[in-house]
Amino acid sequence: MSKYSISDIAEICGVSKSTVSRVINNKPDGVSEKTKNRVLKVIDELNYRPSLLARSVATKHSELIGLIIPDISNLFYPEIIHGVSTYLAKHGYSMILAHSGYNQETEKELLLSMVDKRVDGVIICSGISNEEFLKEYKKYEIPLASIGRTYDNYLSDLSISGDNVKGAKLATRKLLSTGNTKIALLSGHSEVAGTKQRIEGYKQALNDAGIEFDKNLVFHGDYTIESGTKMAEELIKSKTEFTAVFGGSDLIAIGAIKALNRAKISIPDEVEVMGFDNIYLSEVFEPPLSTISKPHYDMAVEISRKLLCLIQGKTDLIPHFIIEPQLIVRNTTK
Amino acid sequence: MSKYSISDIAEICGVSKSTVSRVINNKPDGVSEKTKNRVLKVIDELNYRPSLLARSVATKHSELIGLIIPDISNLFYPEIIHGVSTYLAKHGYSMILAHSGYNQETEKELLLSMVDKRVDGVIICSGISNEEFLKEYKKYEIPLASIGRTYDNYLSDLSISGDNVKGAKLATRKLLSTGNTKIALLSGHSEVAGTKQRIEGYKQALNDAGIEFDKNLVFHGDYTIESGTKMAEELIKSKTEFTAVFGGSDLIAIGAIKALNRAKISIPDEVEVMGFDNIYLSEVFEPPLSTISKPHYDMAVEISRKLLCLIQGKTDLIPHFIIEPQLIVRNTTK
DNA sequence: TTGAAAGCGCTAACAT
DNA sequence: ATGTTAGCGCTTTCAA
Repeated sequence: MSKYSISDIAEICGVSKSTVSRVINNKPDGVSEKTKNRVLKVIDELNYRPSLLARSVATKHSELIGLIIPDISNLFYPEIIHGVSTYLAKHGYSMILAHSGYNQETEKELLLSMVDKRVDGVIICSGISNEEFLKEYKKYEIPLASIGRTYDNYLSDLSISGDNVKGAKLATRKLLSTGNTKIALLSGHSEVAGTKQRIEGYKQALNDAGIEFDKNLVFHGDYTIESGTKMAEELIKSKTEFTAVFGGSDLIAIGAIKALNRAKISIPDEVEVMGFDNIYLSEVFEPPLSTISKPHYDMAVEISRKLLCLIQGKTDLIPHFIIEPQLIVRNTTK
Repeated sequence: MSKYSISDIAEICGVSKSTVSRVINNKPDGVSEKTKNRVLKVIDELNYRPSLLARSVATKHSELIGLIIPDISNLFYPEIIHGVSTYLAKHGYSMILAHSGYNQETEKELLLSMVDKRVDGVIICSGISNEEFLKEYKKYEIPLASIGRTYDNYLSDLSISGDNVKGAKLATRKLLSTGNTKIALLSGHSEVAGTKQRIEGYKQALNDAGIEFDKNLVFHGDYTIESGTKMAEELIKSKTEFTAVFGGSDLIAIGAIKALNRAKISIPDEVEVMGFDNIYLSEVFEPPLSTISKPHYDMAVEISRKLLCLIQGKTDLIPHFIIEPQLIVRNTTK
């Protein structure tokens, strides 16, 4: 801990705490140049650093923002973290990062721990949230923003997300357009809202094309490479006919590619593969993955911007924003 | 903010603040069951949450740990974050995450901002630190741990890192063992200490094998895929003969693979490729990359554990720890 | 078992 | 331009 307090500095300089407070906060009404310099000099010599904790209890704001993510090993999230952290740092805020592990109970506790820490706002990436609890959470009056999921009843004050239904439709349609009728769907975490929406989009596209939905082509796992591989292996083993694979996320699609490679099934000639998310890895992977794009980094920056606006009292923001998904054709589709 | 303070709760319950404080802190000396239950009930009904900020200024510890990383888009760091965050959460601490962007000045400011926030300790991943400043930093008396770099003069209280020289030697020797004599080195961020050590290991291995060091085989960039691609392209364009590529990191090696692929150079038949770090991506990439392993996640957990021990007053720790590097042979070497 | 009082390090309203 | 005072929400020592 810093060895000196504002009182120490005041005493040593022979001024009052208020004066010291004024100089460390660069108050406009001001202090005479002379005393200011004297105080500054002592501060510098003693390496005094004002306690932001103490300041926060006095001012009732902490310049702290909580970010809650499910699991950083989903490469989707580092991009979010990067965006949030970069924007916040630029504006004098710090970020407390925590992992919910896709666990509703953990998420609840984290949300509460954020109020204990008196953060000025929280950003949550989830889709698994307990809506009941989110409703309760409002009484703590701490601005809540969410990425990746627009809560149906606007349980968060702010949100930004991709249109999952539309995105999945786009992906499926692309696959249909090159003649595929047997499109396997390798799906993620079924509790997550976005997952259901993607399944819905897939179904709609099939329906629009007059193709019957086939249960045997749908597999459920989670949003990891390993799970993608496992689901694809099951698919292959099941002997169900298929000519395309739509992964619920890029990670799943990449896992599937690994399984297809091992089974000597060539991509995209024998089987086309489509991802979802357009994470950085999808671009650098070999072969580069066709996918549906949502600009995560930009979404993270944008939601951070709005959150700070909200905290600073702006109320004329568009609170809920849905990003138009975009088809990215790379090498795993024809 | 929480609408109620400890005084409010005390007043409503008709007890003193001390009593409320005792129950929220579960003090052993205790409060009678009856009053305890009464207080608990009011707390619950009013959704009172004690302010950790206020508590921290009173107790002089914050249960906050700062983690400073250069750049999260180096996939090395999410693994570190995961390890640190997981361990800390399990032990009641929270993590403030910040990015230095490989910038010495930024790092300095972040370090100071951590003392302003009165964190109980900081973990820094860098190698670019200003040693002069690190020395000064000691006077703030906040425990400092570093990952990935053992500061020469023990400028941090705790450290854990891989042996870069030995690791690079191991990698180079493996490449030499299959008859390669023209081994290109694609190196990262030259300001980073680990970079120099890896170059040193490479040189030593060549020297041990009686092979002359060839400047034309060494390229300098940074620790990204893009940089790896660029360096490999330059290498290819330079017409310098080579039969193996040693990347200063997995990301660089992967970038190089992309360039080699494009140039229709087959791996590992025509050119062998070796990475460094063994990040998760190196395992899932196609082809899976041969590399040198350092167990990041475990290192992160271990340093977190030691840091909390140190904070809690244990002094009999082994402060500086070097992890033995391990050769991982996958598909990019013979 | 409980309370009173002082203190943690800061800000802010009001005086001067 | 500067100081006085009270207050932020908590803990902790001491006394009852």
